[in-house]
Amino acid sequence: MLKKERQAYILHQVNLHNKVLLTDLCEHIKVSDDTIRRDLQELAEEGKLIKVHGGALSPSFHKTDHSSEPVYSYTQKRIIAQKAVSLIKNGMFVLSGGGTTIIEMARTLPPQLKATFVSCSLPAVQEYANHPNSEVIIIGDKVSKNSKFSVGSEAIAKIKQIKSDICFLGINSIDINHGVSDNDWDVVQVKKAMIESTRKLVCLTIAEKINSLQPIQVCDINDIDILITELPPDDPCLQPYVQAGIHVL
Amino acid sequence: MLKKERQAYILHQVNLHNKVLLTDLCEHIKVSDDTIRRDLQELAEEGKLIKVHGGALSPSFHKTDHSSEPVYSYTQKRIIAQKAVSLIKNGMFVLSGGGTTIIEMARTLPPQLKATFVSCSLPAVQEYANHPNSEVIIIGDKVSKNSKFSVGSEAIAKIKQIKSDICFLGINSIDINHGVSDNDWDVVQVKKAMIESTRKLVCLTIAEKINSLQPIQVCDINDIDILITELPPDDPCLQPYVQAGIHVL
DNA sequence: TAAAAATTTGCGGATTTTTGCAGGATATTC
DNA sequence: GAATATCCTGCAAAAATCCGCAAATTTTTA
Repeated sequence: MLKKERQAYILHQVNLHNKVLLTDLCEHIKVSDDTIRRDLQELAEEGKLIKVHGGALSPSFHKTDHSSEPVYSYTQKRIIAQKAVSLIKNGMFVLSGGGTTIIEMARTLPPQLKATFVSCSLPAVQEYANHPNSEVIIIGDKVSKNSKFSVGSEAIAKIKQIKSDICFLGINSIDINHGVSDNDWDVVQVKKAMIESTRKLVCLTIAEKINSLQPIQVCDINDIDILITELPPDDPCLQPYVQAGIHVL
Repeated sequence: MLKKERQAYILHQVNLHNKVLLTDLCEHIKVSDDTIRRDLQELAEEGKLIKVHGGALSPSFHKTDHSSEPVYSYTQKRIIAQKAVSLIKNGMFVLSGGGTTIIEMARTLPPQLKATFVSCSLPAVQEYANHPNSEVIIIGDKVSKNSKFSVGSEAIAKIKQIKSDICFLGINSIDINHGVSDNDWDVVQVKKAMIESTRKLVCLTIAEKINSLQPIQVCDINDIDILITELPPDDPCLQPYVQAGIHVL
C-alpha cells in the first residue's frame, strides 16, 4: 500500500468515525505503529486531523459539543462492528441487512478485503460501495420509506436464488424463548428469505435489546449461528444463549 | 512498445485500479524503471494522474470529500428542477436516472404529489424515498462504485418489463449531430433500456454541456421529446434543437 | 540513401524517502 | 506508585528517486 493511499484511508476513517485509534489502524493496514504515528503526525501538521494520545480526532469534532452523538450507542456499535468484521474473509459472498450497526461494520472493513456484499438496504449499499476492493450488489424492489430498504416479492425471489457464505443481520429484539423479532412486516419477510439463503447466520445487537420482544418473529433462536454484542462472551446475561448452542462473540 | 502506447496502457491501468505501482509496471511492460518514471512524470504534468512515491494514483483520488462540497452550478440546476417537476402529474409512472440535477428535482417535488418513481440510482432513490406520498422502486444489480448506480443485465431486463409515462435523464453531453453521449459504458446500457421503456423522454442539462461530445452515444436527437435547461426556450443556442422538433422548456 | 540531429532509453552511482526496530522518556490507568 | 501503553529519538536497511552520460532508436535533412 502506498503512503499517500494509506494517508487517504486514514483521513477517510477519521472523517467517518470522528476518531481513530492508532492500534486499530495498525491492525487494519498491517504496518508498524511507528509508520501510522508518522502518518498521523504529517496529517496533523497539514491540519487534516488532530493528533491525540493513542490516535487522532476529526478537526470538526473538536469544535462541536459532545452532547449530540451522531449515532445512538455509537461506542458499543463500533465494538460489535469490529468483532463482526473478523468473520469476513477474502472471496466470501456476504448477505447483509441494514441499520446503523451494519453500516458501522461496512465502515470498519479492512481496505484490502475482496468480498461480495449483497443487501436490500440503500444506506448499507452506499457504504459498501465506498470500499475500494469489494463488489456490491443491491436487491431491487419497492422501497420501504422509513427503513430505506427494498421489500416485496421480487426482492424475496432474488434472494432465494442466492446461497451466501454468511449473513449479517442487525436485530431489534431477541429473546431466549421467542427468538428474534421485529415490527415491520415487509422487512421481516425479506430477512426471513435472507436467513434461508445463507450457510451461516450472524446476529448483531447492542446488549440493551437482549430479552426484548416485538410483534413479528423473524427467526428462532436455533437458526442463529453466531451472536455478537458489545459485551464479552462470558457476561452473565449472554449465558442462556451460550447454553442454547449459539456461538457468542 | 511505443512510448505513446505505453503511456496509454499506464493511464488505462490507473483509471481501472485507481493506483499503479512503479515496480508492477516495469514487470509488465518490460522496460527499465527510469523509463516508467519518466512516463509517469509526463502524465502527471498533463494532469492525467498524480505521481506519488512508489507509483501513481488516479486524479479522482485527490479530490476531497464530496459530501460537504456544494453542488456544481446549483442555481441553474434548481431552475431546471422546477421546470421538470411541472411535467409530473398525479398517478404517473416515472423512470428516472441519477446525477445532481435529478436529485434536485426529487427535492423539488410538491409534497401532495402521488406518483411512482423507478430508478437505478441509489442517491436518487434515497431522495425520492423522503417524499411523503409517492412510491419508490429501486432496480437492483451490481453497483457501479463511482456513480452509485445499478448496472448489468438483470437491471436492464427489469427495466424492459416496464412501460413508463415519462423518463427523466440528467445528461452529460448533447450535440445536435451526435445526440446524447456519456462516458460510462455500463451506465449507458441501462439508460438506453430506460429510453426504450418510456412513452416520453425528458433530458435535463445545464447549458454548459450543450454542444459537447463524449465517447459513447446514449441516444439520437430524435429520441428526445423534451429538453430542459436553465435558459429560456428562445435562447439562440437552443434554436437548433427547437428546429429539430424537440420541445424545449 | 546515408549522414546528422533529435529523441528515447538504460545504466551506474549518489541521494532521498520510507519503514521498522531498539531504547529510553512520557503519559495513562488501576 | 507500579504496571502498562504510548510516544519520541536516532539509526540502519531497503526501496525509490534523481542525475549525468552514453548507447540505441527514430526522425530529419542533405
